[in-house]
Amino acid sequence: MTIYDSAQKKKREFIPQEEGKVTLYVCGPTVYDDAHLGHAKSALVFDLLTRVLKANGYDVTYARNITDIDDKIIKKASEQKKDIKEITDFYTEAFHKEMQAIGISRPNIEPKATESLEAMFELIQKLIDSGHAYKTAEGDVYFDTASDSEYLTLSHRVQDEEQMQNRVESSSAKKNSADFAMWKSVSDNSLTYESPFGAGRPGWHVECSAMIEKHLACSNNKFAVDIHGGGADLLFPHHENEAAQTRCATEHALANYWMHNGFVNINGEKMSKSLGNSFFLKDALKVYDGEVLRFYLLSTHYRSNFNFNEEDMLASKKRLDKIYRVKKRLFGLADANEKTPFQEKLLEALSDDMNVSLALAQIDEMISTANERLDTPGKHKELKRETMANLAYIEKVLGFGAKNPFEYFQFGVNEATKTKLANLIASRDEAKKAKNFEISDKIRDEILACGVTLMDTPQGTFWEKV
RNA sequence: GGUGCCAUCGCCAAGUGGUAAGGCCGCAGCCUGCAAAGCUGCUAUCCCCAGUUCAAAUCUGGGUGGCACCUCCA
Repeated sequence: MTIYDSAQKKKREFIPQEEGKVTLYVCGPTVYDDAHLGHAKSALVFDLLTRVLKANGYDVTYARNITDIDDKIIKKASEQKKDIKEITDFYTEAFHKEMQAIGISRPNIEPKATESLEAMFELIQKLIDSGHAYKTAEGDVYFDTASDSEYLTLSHRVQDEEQMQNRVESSSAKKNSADFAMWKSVSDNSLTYESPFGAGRPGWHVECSAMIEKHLACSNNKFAVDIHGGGADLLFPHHENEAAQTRCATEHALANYWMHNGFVNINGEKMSKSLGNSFFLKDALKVYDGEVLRFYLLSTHYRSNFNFNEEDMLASKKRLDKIYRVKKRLFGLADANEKTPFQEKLLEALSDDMNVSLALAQIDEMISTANERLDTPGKHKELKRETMANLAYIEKVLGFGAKNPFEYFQFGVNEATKTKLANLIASRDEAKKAKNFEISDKIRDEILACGVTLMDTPQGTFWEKV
């Protein structure tokens, strides 16, 4: 397997520290608002990664944190006059529900900041003791970036002297403008946590380092985790700071491989909280099938930027449709589980830094070949079994095609309409039998006007929502 | 301003030295009562210029045009 390592800026052969075992940590959401397409993309990328790792025989331990201590949460809680926990519980649950809707399974570990405070204290204390952090008169604890000779080696940044000067003046408590808070003292009466450094709240970066130590790190290893992932924007400063904290506080570096997924733009514009143009997952799920969203968001290489637009989404739907139509064709056959050359090729593509595009091209080819052969007379017992096995494999590794194919094509159609359709189709069948094609075609046109296509097959007439 | 990424058919998108995958759209055909679905066939020399090489979309240099990070953000 190869993985593009953003720290070394090249593709590297993936070799875990412990044979057959992989530890993966991904930065998760801050639960103060609904998840948008960007959260979905990131979660999707690392969901795929765990699937590919598992398909390669690795035992994967995957942790994704939930940040439930944050100024924005506190702000929202006070705005809505609600309890902090009420807010964080609500958005955590929504996050889980929406992720599930796009076929993402839960990580093995989902640590919360509120449950990891002790680990943070420990890490901060170690850094203070070793001279890598200092406490200010106001009671804040800062990481001393100057004490870390490897600082900025992850993001390959250069310290900007002028900018540094400017900031030092504006924030005199810091020794160095690049220094970042690990513990912020809070004097007002908003939410605070008691700590050995006084009452306050933890800095954002310390959370991940602490959780990784607590849940994943093994002190004998050179790296705390094999792979650390997150959105491209997290490389700096978030991951740079995490890496600095961990290497200075412990005997190991934070991660052997760093993975960063590209951004989701909406119609060419960056989606951001400040621009207020976020496309929320919950809204997308009202209009599109979760699996179509999954397919679409995954159809572009994870490191590229992704430009969301409806037209491309439709093209993705049509591609997914093809998988489901084969499934429909083979509906009712027994599940099969056998190794095929197709599966090897598929896994090979995905194992090359998750080359999804190549994998999808192989799927299209497999489907096309299967359809072609199924169109010829014969029982095709072996072909059918093999195709069933391939479909099951696609479902396992990519998470496409998990639904009942008939239900898939009925997305968004309510029961009343389904009954109506059944009646219309029945009367059309009668007209067809009587060779009264004028009437039967008229009924079909009416149905089509409602966005439903009919398909006459030897097994009867089926319908699909367009 | 600093740092970095990208530029392949109308659209989406692989390929990173050996002579351009795949999908959508379009056109033609097979199938069909007609359709839909499925199948078959057709459609690019890779932003521009220069260089390296027997050979470049792929490497180097220079342009042009996008984008990201440097501030909370997946």
